[in-house]
Amino acid sequence: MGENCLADLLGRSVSLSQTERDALGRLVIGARQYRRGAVVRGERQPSSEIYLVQRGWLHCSLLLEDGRRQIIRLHFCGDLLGADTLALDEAADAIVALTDCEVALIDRDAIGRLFVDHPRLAALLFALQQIDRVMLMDRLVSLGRSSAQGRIAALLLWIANRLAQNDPATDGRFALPLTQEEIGDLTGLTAVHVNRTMRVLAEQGLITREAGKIYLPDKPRLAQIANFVERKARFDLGWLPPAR
Amino acid sequence: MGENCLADLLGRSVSLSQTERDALGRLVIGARQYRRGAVVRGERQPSSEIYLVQRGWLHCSLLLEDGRRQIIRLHFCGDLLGADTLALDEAADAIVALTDCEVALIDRDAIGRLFVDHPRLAALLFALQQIDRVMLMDRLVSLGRSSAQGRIAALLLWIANRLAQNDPATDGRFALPLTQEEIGDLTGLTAVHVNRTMRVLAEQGLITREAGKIYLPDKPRLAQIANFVERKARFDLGWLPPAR
DNA sequence: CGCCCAATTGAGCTTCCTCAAAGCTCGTGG
DNA sequence: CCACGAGCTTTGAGGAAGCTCAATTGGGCG
Repeated sequence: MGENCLADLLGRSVSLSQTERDALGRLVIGARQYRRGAVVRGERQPSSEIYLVQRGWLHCSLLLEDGRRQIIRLHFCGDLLGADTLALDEAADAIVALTDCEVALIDRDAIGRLFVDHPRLAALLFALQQIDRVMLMDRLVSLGRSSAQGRIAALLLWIANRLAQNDPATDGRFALPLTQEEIGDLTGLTAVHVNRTMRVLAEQGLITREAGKIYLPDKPRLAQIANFVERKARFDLGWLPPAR
Repeated sequence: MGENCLADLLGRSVSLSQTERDALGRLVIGARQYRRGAVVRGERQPSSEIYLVQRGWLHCSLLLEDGRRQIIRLHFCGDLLGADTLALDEAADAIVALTDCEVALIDRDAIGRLFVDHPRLAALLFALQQIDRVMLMDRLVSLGRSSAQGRIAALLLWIANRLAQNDPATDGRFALPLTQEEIGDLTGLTAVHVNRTMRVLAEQGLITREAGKIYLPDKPRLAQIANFVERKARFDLGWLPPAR
């Protein structure tokens, strides 16, 4: 992510005019650094900003009364998050730093002005939200209909794809800065069962764990276990209004 | 839903100018009727329209290779659905009629024009998408962290709330036009286990089933089992641009 | 009346959870 | 440099929740 991170993000989908790039640059009103474990925005907390990940991993999650937790999703570099407070007066989920990270801040009122000044960019944001929604749907299916092996396989495949997308140069091995507890909170399992399940996956040659790095030697078979649907990012944005 | 159904929907959140109401009326390019079981839009099918439910119940769902199914969510009167094809060239999920129903059709290109002509309405649509996303998140938590009893309790509470919202005059009893198979597909359970679980809920006095109607006599206790978080629709729309 | 689909019930089994106890790793302070 | 924690991982044993397969019942409709 360069200087104008939001323009870099939207520029992946459509080519932007200089006017548009400048407008996106003005949306960002600052940046913050967080340490692993820091709470960027708490559940039920009001907030007038949304966030764009610049570096590191974060998650958003909900706590249950009994202290258990469900992690809704992971966020990597380039993800826009926290938009629920555009509609609600309190955040629905907590946003937490999984690794040391940096997020850019985007002012809510500036988003409103973007809708007036740059309808095409607003429409593009709308479209990106749809992609995000589809990902949530896929996760819902995973939790509802897959076994422990399937859920973990889906999670690892999804992470591997996202990392490869952000950095196509990697060899497929990636560090996984998640505890088994956190993997359990992502997949709706207990940490103990995550441990056993990952051992089984490793014994079957579906994943390898060396030097703290994960590798997926047989993605097709993993994808089958995971009921994984690769969503090609084949955008269909013909309906977007013209640029300004 | 009256003549200008989209205006009725958005008018719940903000007060609309006549110009805006007219613009929303022009978005709707027709309506269609479906019989129970009819497929409004198939999975992986391209589509250039989105839908607004006028009457009846629908669901959107994904099929797995082995024939199992996960129903992502239910849609009632006033719900806007199918917006994933604003970003993708193929629908992610199928939209199926659960009862005889009627849906209004909204043209995709018209949505694009709305972003240019009525930025406030576009922003409002964006905000409503966030509400929708939060509901998906709550469902994700339910599937990930609740027992069978909890998942079914959450589903019933959510349905009861939605129906009461659409028609505040009811006495709390409602017809549930879902088979136990469908409830299973919603909650990630088998039909057999749905049956047993609902019997237990009935034995505990948490639900009653008479004359085909469901009633929830003890919502607080049900909500506790369900880990149910009532999301007050307390909108915070101060960031919206001015009306036109 | 017969048929079809949904609901119900039983029996046995698999998956995942709970509780508990070791091991491992890495940073910190003596 | 080493001992000590703290947090994470790993393993075991037993139990609970939910699944599968199969059979039966019930209700609506031609």
